Formats: sequence, structure tokens, C-alpha cells
Amino acid sequence: MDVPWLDRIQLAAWVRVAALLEVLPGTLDGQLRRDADVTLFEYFVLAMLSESPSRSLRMSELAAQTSATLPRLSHVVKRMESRGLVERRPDPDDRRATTCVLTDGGLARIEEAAPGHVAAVREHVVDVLTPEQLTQLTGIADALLRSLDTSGGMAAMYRRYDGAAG
Amino acid sequence: MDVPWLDRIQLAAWVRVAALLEVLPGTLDGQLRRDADVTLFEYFVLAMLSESPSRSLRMSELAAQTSATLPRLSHVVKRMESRGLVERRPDPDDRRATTCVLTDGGLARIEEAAPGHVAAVREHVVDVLTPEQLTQLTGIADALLRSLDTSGGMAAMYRRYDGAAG
DNA sequence: ACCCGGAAGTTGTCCCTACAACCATGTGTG
DNA sequence: CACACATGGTTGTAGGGACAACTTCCGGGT
Repeated sequence: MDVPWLDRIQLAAWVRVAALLEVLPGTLDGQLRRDADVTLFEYFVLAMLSESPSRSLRMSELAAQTSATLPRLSHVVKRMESRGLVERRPDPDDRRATTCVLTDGGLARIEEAAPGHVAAVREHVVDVLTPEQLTQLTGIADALLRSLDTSGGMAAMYRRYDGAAG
Repeated sequence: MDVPWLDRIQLAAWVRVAALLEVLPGTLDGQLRRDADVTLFEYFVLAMLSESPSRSLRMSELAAQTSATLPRLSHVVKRMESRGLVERRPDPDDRRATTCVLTDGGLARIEEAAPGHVAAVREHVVDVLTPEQLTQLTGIADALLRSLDTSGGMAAMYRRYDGAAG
């Protein structure tokens, strides 16, 4: 464990990234909670389901697409089910599996939440960067995710959103 | 609230950032918890204190430097105090204020934790990017933080770490 | 047919965070 | 001096996430 310390340039980058990690999620999460009574993570769940042709996904796949662990997703989906946003039904083919289905109420909720969320993402992320920085950011995030995602689980998720640096 | 939806390039960037926000904190936090029994946030607290000349900071300033709210910091510091990592003492000048002091045990703890943490930051962030990307990232994070930090509180924090894009 | 390993989910528990309410002290203004 | 208001901080509580244990089920080998 004999690792060289970070130099000035590296430290400058890391400190800013760390601050970002601390602040950005809270900002977006707060907006969604206040305006649509949904967590940022719950929003992702709704989004992934709504973009599925069948409006449904298996729990394990949903977990992969939202970068979450299965236990966490299970808890969240249970709460969402009690609020009528999704439904869980056992898969007849594989009786271990559970399919998570987006309800009409859930669809309505995300359609209601989307404009405000997009506005927040624009305000705090997209619109404060130049187009050049945006493509740089895509490349950077790609590199970081590859090093984090050893199991390759979430490759499927963002591969669908295949921008300039896909 | 009539906001244009994100185009392909913007969406590609945002989806990757969102995934990063979900995964990176957990990775770094997990490493510190396992190897040093400290939270990522607690590590920052120790780091900010250890870099202060007096090894102490007022709560409000410590909160600003760690991008945290005061209630959160208060809870965390209380727990850390019970573990002997820091001490709290009232400020004689302003009797509302509380000064947080790093103990010898706290200093030992962060010195013990630092190598592993730096290794993780290198492995997952610094070393997977080219030097060019690293300076790009600094500029990007700077722009984002400026838009998030309306109160200007954390400017003080990362201004100290003044790299190429300072 | 049986057994064993692994995959899919669920549940329980503990810790952490956000939010709001609250207390105490300082500061400015008439 | 008295008042209102702001500042610094703590506490209570409710809710979300991490981790580990457990159940059920599939599949391959013998």
C-alpha cells in the first residue's frame, strides 16, 4: 500500500469532484421530493420502466439499469408499490423472478415530474457547460464508469444513451 | 416550466453522470469503512481539521469546508467525539460558537486511513484519466460548483486546492 | 432421483441524512 | 434599554441505504 500522494493538479480535480459528489445529488433529489414527492432514485426507476416497451422489467435488470443493488431496489419497489406507482408480479416462467410493472399512476407521476427534473438538470449541469465540455464530460464519465463497473452490469444502461462518445 | 427535453448528446452526458453519482460515493465510502472504519464524510472532516494550523475549526466553517449542513455535521461530530476522534469545546469569545478539535487519536486515524483512500481515488478516478482529461474535469467541476454554490460557502474549501484551472 | 452450487428476491437491523423545531447568544435600531 | 432579527448550534424524528442472513428456485452432475 505504498502509493504516491496526489500532486497539485490531481488534488485540484479530486477536491472538486468530491464536493460535487456531496452536493449535486442532494440538489436534484430535493427538487424532485418537493415538486413531485419522488426520490431521484425512484425517478430513475420510473424512467427505466417507462422506457421499456412492456412498461415492465425484471428486478435484477431494473437493478442493473439503475446502478443499484438488489436489496436496495427491493425495499424501494416495495414502498413504491404501496404508493401505487408500480406493481410486482411473479414471473410464471422463472418462479424465482419478480417482474416490476409501471402502473398508470406511475406513468402519470413521471410525466408530471419530468419537466421540473429536466429543468433542474439543465440549470445545474447541462446548461452551465459548453458543448465542448459536455462531450469531454461524457468521455470522462465513460472512463470512470468502466473502472468502477467491474461486473459490466450497468454497461447495458448507458449504452442505450449513445451520444457522441458512445 | 416549459423546458426543451435533452438531446442525444446532452442525455448521453447526463446518464453517465447520474450513474457515476450513484456508484462512486458508495465505492469510496465502502473502502474507507472496511479498511479504516470511517465514513467518506468523516474522512473529509478529519482531513480538513488536520490541514488546519491549529488542528481545529469552528463548526460552521467546518461545515462549509465539507459541503455539509450544520445539523448533519453536528450529528457526525457528536459520534466522532464519542469515538475519541475529535473534541468539542465552547468558544470563549463567541459563546454561541463551538470549536471542533482534532485529537491525537483522530490524527492517527487519518494518517492510517490516507494511503488506502488515496489508492482508491487513484484507482477509480485519477489514474483512469489522461492528464488532459484531468484538467478538463477540473474546469467542468468548477463550472458546476459555481452554479450549485449560490451562497458561496464552499468556494473557500476548494479555492485552497488551486490547480491548473484555479 | 438426488444433491450441491449459484441465482433471484426478500427481510431485518443498524447507521446515516434531511427537515423542522428549538435554544442561546449576538447585533442593530429606535 | 428594549425590541426585533439574525447567527451558531443542537436535538428529535422520520425515512432511506448498506450489509448480512435467509428462502426459494433453477441447473448440472452423478
